[in-house]
Amino acid sequence: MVRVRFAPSPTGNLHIGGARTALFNWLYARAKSGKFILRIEDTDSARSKQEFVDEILNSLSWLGFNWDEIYYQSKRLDIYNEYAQKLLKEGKAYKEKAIDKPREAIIFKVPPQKIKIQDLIRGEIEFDTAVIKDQVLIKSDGTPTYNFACVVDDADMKITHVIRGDDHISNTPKQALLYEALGFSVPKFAHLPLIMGMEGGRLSKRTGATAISDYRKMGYLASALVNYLLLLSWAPGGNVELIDINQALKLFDVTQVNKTSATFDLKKLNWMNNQYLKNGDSEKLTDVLIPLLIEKNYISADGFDRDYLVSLVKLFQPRLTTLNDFCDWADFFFVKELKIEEEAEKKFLGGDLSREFRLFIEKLDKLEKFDILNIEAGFREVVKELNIESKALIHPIRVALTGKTIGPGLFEVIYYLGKELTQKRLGRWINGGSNA
RNA sequence: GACCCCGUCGUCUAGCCUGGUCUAGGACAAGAGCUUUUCAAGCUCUCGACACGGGUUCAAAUCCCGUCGGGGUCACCA
Repeated sequence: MVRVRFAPSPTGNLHIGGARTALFNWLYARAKSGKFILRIEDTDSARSKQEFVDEILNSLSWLGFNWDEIYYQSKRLDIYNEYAQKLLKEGKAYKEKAIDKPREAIIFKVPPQKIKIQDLIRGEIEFDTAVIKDQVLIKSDGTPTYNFACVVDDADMKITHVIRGDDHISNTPKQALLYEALGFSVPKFAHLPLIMGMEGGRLSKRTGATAISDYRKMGYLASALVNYLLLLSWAPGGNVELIDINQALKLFDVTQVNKTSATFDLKKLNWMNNQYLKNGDSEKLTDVLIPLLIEKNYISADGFDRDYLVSLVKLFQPRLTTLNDFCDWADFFFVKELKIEEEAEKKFLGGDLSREFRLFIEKLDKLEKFDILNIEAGFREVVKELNIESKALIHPIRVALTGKTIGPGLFEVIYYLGKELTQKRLGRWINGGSNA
């Protein structure tokens, strides 16, 4: 039975790198019908915070990585101490009192030897432990160090495969020694390449957002983010870019993960998010959007027309990079006081459009049916009567109705805005006309 | 600095293990065009890489060595 684990430390948010490690672990577990275990490494009581535990769990759930078991290291202190005592008794460890510490720490005697690690991704890696100094097992405050707790837990939790970041390669020989000293069998290792920032070096806040929750807030879809993360250091082959998690489950093989570190490229994530948004189920997207719209006071929680919202979502879907774009681009459907971009107004509403707008307003009243086709037909007639180019009127109308120079097709906009609102917004620009 | 890992277009990658089908394929980005009602989307095209040097071989992106470059780790943090 395959048992893998993701072991975050709640000293910060779940970030891009951690999410990718969690993804590969989760995929491996699910693909092999194994167990995905979560282990909260909260032995550093000064830096660990409950809010981070909550944030990590929320992000993991949002991404869809459900776990089978969860453990907290802070509740397992007795176990670590027990094993430390055993090593002490066997003469494999010793106690030492640091000058500035009140109590003694338990320290592991590192035996000098050559040690070989088998890595599923990198093959064999050899180390000489002569360059490794003795390792603290239990700190003088009674809590275990990372490497010790990690080994004890991985053995105790019967972890079969340790899939983790590249930055742990140099911890591996230390841990291997501990497995040996404790008489535990050694799990298989797979060290994932790190995700780098655009400027080289580790992905950091300076390069952009690192927290998964930030991407969620910015309006990225979990499915798109997972797809993007999946393609960092792994490829399904066959020039496939868009791959859903179920297909990935069938194709993913941890031994085929690349050895080279990957750079996080927001532009490609943006492209991918647009692909998911564009092809996504409009109803589902609407449901995700509804809370955002309520928050912005665009709709009220107790009364909104969901079908109407779905239609609006469909209108914008192909042009959204993030969900939040919808709130920004579609605002004119919801606000009472239309904000008109200064530049747009200057460019398209500078002249007197009274005659044109009045004609169009009257035409809308004469339409057999107020639908997209008839609106367009009516508009074409107005343009013909006026003997002007379509775009000479389309752009001013768009700006008057939406406040923007960009947006969905004008006739759809008019249709969904409704006749009354359309006429009202156009009427504002008629001299001597109703200014309602 | 020591130890370890890695090195294909600007970025993500296919190819490498099992040399020849690679004048190196795809995607993002960038540039151009088509479409047109703006912006997206879509379609077409362009630009663009085997880090370098030595081997091995009839033949090397692929195998070997070296150099250089990038990254990681060297805590009573995890």
